[in-house]
Amino acid sequence: MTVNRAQQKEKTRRLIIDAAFRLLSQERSYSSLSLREVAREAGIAPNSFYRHFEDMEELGLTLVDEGGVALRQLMRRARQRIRDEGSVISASVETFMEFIHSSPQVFYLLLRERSGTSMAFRKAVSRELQYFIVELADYIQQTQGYPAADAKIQAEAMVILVFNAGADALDCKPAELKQLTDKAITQLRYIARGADEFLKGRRSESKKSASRSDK
Amino acid sequence: MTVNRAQQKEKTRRLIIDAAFRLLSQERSYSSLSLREVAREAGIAPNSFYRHFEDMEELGLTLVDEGGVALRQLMRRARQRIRDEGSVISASVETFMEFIHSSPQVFYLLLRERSGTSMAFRKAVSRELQYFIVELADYIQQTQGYPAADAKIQAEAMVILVFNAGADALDCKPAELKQLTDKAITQLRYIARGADEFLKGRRSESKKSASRSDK
DNA sequence: ACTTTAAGTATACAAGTGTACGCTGAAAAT
DNA sequence: ATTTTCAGCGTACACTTGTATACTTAAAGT
Repeated sequence: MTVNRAQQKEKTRRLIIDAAFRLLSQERSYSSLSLREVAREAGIAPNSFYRHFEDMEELGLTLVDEGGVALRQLMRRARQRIRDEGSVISASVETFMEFIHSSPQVFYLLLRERSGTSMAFRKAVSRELQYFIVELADYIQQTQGYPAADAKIQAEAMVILVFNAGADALDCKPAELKQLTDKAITQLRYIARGADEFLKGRRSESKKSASRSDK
Repeated sequence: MTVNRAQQKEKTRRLIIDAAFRLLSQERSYSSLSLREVAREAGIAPNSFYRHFEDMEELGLTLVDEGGVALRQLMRRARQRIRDEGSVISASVETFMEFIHSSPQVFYLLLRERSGTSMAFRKAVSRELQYFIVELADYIQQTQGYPAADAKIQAEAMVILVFNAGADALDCKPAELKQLTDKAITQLRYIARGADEFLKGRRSESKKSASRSDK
């Protein structure tokens, strides 16, 4: 049986991508990986790498894109959970914590490259996080009726805090995980409540609006 | 004139430390520096490095400690400014933004090693940030009268947001800096207000307490 | 005055890196 | 049936890295 050439190429490309993800860990950042190391892990010759990516940066940006896909799947799961539980905040935080433990490599990548040395990487990660922020901002805007700008500022703060709680979660013992989750939930509730107090004056004439931000 | 041997050694040690800081930039993280590179920048032979530090990790931890000193000086400046301006939040955020632009290298180090691959580094940075958090938590506790645990959760959220705003500030054009600062201030005000709303119920019997968290 | 100590150096080596060059073999195009 | 294309490989080269060993030399200790 003759395999399609393009199919074979795609297969090798996957080998490289998977190898790179496999090499990421708490002790190993993407920027510390060498081309030869990735090739070795993928089971190909160093030079074969160039048939698929210009250089390590191009591979890295591809990984960030793939990470973004995983993040958006996460969002879908979180949305489902919000419908089930009713509380946006705790559902989101808990879903995110589960994600970090099920796909730590993706999180390592995003966490570190977000503040890394490559502008291209920082922008790529930032773009992926914007999906989260915009989606959350929309939700806030719809349920709370805040102006778009204010909703986004609030959403951004929330995403940053959840992200940071995730980073802490990687270092902590499983026993402390719940405590950490609760802390993040509390912090997000402060924000939700504070924003509500600040903004309810501005929409006092509008009479619809449910005034509480999280049950 | 004969110079004291210990003095000379200390001088060379400083050369190394300063060289390492000088090499840090938006494009260069500490973990990407090589021993030889630092030695070259310091103007000494590679092997001389070992007369002062066991390895690059030890030097790095020293840099974090020095960064901590800079941070605590910053806190002092912020405290002064709070007295002058009256608003804790805007004074703190603005002081921090100025710090980032006057000592970017220190900030690069703390920002990246905070989520880096070395547990020792992460702990060291975390310890330095705790000074900030504890100090801010004390202030909140004293002025607002919240329980210590709640004050700390609030302080932590605030420090994380300011830190992240700082990271964004490094990438943005000077024109957008004010906008970014204002955003962070707004986020911190949400937290302060939200925490106040959540906690004022609990201290309803106490009659002293000024209820507003920021002027 | 002599010896000891130790900061700084020069040389050297093994290991790892990115990548240029040329080849192979099989799939695709003609 | 013949030619072209191209994914993957082997070899090679110039570099950089950490660090071991052995040295110099001037300060400190005796």
